[in-house]
Amino acid sequence: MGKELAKTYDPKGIEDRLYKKWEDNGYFHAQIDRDKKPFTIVMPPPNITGQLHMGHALDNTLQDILTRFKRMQGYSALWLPGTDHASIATEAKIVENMREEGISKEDIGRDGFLERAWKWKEEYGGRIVSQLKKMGSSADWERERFTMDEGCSRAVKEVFVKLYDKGLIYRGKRMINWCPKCLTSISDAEVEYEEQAGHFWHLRYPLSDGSGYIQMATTRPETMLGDTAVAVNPNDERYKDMVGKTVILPIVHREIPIIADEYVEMDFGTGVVKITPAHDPNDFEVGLRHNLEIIDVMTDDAKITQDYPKYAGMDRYEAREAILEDLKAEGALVKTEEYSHNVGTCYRCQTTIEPKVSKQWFVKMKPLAQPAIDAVKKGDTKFVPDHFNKTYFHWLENIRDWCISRQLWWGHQIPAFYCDDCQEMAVTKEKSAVCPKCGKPMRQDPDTLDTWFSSALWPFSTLGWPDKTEEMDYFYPTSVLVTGYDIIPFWVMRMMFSGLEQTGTAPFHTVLIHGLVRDSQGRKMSKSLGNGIDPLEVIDKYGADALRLTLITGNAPGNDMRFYWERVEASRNFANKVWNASRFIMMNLEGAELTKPDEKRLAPEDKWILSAVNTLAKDVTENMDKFELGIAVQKVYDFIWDEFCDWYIEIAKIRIYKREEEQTAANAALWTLKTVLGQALKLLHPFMPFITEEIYCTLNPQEETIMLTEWPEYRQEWRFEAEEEMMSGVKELVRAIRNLRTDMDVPPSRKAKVFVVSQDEKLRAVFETMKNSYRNLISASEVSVQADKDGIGGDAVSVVIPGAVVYMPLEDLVDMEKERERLEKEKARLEKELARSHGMLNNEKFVSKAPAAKIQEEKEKLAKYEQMMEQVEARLAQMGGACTSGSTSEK
RNA sequence: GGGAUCUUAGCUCAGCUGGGAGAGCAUCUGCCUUACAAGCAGAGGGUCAUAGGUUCGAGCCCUAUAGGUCCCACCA
Repeated sequence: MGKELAKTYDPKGIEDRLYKKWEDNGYFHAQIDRDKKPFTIVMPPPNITGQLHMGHALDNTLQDILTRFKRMQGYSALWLPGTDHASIATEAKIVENMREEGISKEDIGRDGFLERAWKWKEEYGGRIVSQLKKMGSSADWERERFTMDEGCSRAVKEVFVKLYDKGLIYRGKRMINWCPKCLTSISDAEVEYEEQAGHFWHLRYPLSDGSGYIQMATTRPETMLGDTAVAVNPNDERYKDMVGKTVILPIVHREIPIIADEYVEMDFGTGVVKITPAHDPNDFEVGLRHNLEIIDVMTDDAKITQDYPKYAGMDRYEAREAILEDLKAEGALVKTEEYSHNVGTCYRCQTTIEPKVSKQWFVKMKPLAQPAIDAVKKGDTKFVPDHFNKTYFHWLENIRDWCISRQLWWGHQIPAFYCDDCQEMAVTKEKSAVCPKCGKPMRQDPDTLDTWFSSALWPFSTLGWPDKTEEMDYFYPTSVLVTGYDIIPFWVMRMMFSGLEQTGTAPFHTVLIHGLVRDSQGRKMSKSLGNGIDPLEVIDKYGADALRLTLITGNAPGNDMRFYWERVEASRNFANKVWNASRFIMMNLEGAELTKPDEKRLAPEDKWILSAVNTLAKDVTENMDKFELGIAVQKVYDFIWDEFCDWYIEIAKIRIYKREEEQTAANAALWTLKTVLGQALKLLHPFMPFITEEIYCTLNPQEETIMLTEWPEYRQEWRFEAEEEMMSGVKELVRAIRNLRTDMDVPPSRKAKVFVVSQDEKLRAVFETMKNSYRNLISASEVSVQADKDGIGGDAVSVVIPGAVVYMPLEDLVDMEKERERLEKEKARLEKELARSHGMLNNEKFVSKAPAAKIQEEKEKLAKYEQMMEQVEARLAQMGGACTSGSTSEK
């Protein structure tokens, strides 16, 4: 064995080197192989403007684990990566860069702008990818895609035209959410509501006929410039007579009607609402019903238009103050109240959204939503955990048409063309169009599509759709989609209906939902709070494996988690444990010529650990299949640390240290160590790919990589139930003696002879066979297994285990009073157990209704406790004699 | 207003189909035992939010209540 492992595990250097090896050797590349079953995950494409954050880290770790697991299981496992063009974010970034240079979008025009954008993409778009690689992501980078690459763009056009032809995409003047900073429309899903402190201004508008006033309240007085009505509830007795009259709008002095509409709540405020169809979605609806004029008083950047010279150019909040002043002057402002209400903001820049009536493109959602609902109801696609299907249903059942046009340049330009001459419109996949009516060249719609429009096609556009590719045929539909619950409405839902509509098949079998990674106080990590933890920093300090383990342990699907550095440390400690255990094994393997031992040569403990790792493989696989990755990795962790390191290695040392004298025995131990370690490493590999690779390849220099080895499966030949039982007896014995030593303050340095006394012949055989194995664990100079108490001095301390009593004579000790206390305590414990057991078995109903196996189990426990009780009592009686006779130790 | 989810050891969280409460960290006590002090061996610590119910049996199922978190809707 040429290479030696360092004393403590240091991920630095190892990780990058191994990643390069994997990538260079093409291990991540998934081939179409008809002899294998496909397993497909499409990576949620991170924004090209993005930096790796904990959300990505978690998301990608989950996907990598599943991919590596399935790859080892023999699937052709494709993890298809890519990036998203992120129209708003990227465009904002580039505009900002240009501003620093003193140029604007308009200065360089659309083509010039796009040129810059592509250049920016080439330069920085790969950053997030290299960061994902630091995590150990085994994605098939040879198939990496970009939402604006040629193929994806073709898919976008194809879908747009198809939906348009089916009447599922239309253009219309609707009320949309407008971001005055990004200067674009955004979809409903992209609006975030937040509670804001504001005011409630009570206004009164004078009736035209001079018969008085009508009073109402508003949170947005500046919109009054665009009021075209005042509304009351038709059933409101208070205002019945006023309906049909008109009022004079203050400041503007326009005459507007008082109308009746069900929308108005009688109980709220004065029961009167000013109606501004151009600046409020509800008012817009009212306006439609009553045929009201729509008066837009604001420019695209939310300033008052030139139509109101006094306020023209004022920002909406500035105008608010000015208008309030003027209302006050006219006596129209009655009072001002504090009021807090929900305000819609842009998810991108947090600017308050301005509802705006605008001509945009929409996707008609109702007909598309239904199949998406059905697919989940039928079980074609399953959410894990399944309660998220409720979120999904709720969104789809209440869905409104999707506004897909954006007033941006970076993105997929809408494939619609207009004839400026005859107003004809054409929707086509072609690059340009001539007017079908008058033959003149047409002008393409300047708007681009919502980024999510292309993301919605990701599961199939990345596989070559709309062409009938082999990839589509083999890898689609995909197996699992992994994403956070916050993305369900943006993405999951849209991929579902797009996949169903375009391919006729739901795009994935399972949607695995995870939660958010929060800070140690449970807050969302965010730039503004500055509480974000950079995964790259964690990797730098503790390694990618430690980070991955931290993100997976103790987390159930769909649940949020908190990030603690202490947890990363614990993960790092585990990595170190694995490292050192392996180091120990390899040190001892050095120069040893291992041969596979005959089963007869295996010690009981060898069989036990083989059986344990065998069971582990089964448990881990089962939990992986259920997406319980947290449980799966916990089992591997416990096995390696508790069973393998703390028990098996310790026991195996005895034979290893005597290798010179007993080569066959040592060989069995070493072979088992190596074999079990190999199995454990494989089971751990999906979770901690780097350290497992490094060790595995050092352990097996003839093997190229662990990642393409076979996933451990349960095998009958490693099922050793008898040895498992033997070991559980030995463990009880060892623990009992250790406890005894601690209780009696006997230091491990002090060796003593230990007598195991049992009337049970079988049990004696077990303790006899294994006595050399456990002798060291109890610091015994010698172990004598016998049927009676021959040769044990009167002043031995003792402990009762199921089926046996263990004595440890300590000549100069002994505080017999302390020994009595211990035994009394043990007696009390057993009494409680017996009471419980009797209680259950004496319960008529339990005996008659509980399953037979359960009853049997309880009976066996009772027998065990009764037997132990007998021993304790006997021992106490005997001690009583010893004590009164004063035969304790003499100095 | 509607919905989802949570409430388990000092802290952070597991606990899968109901059958004697677990982990990590923290605390305490021993140990530098030739892989590991990033370690080893032990210990303490929980009326599983509350109140009912179903059941032979409930942390787990049902109902109600309280508190927290999140999503949606939004009365201007």
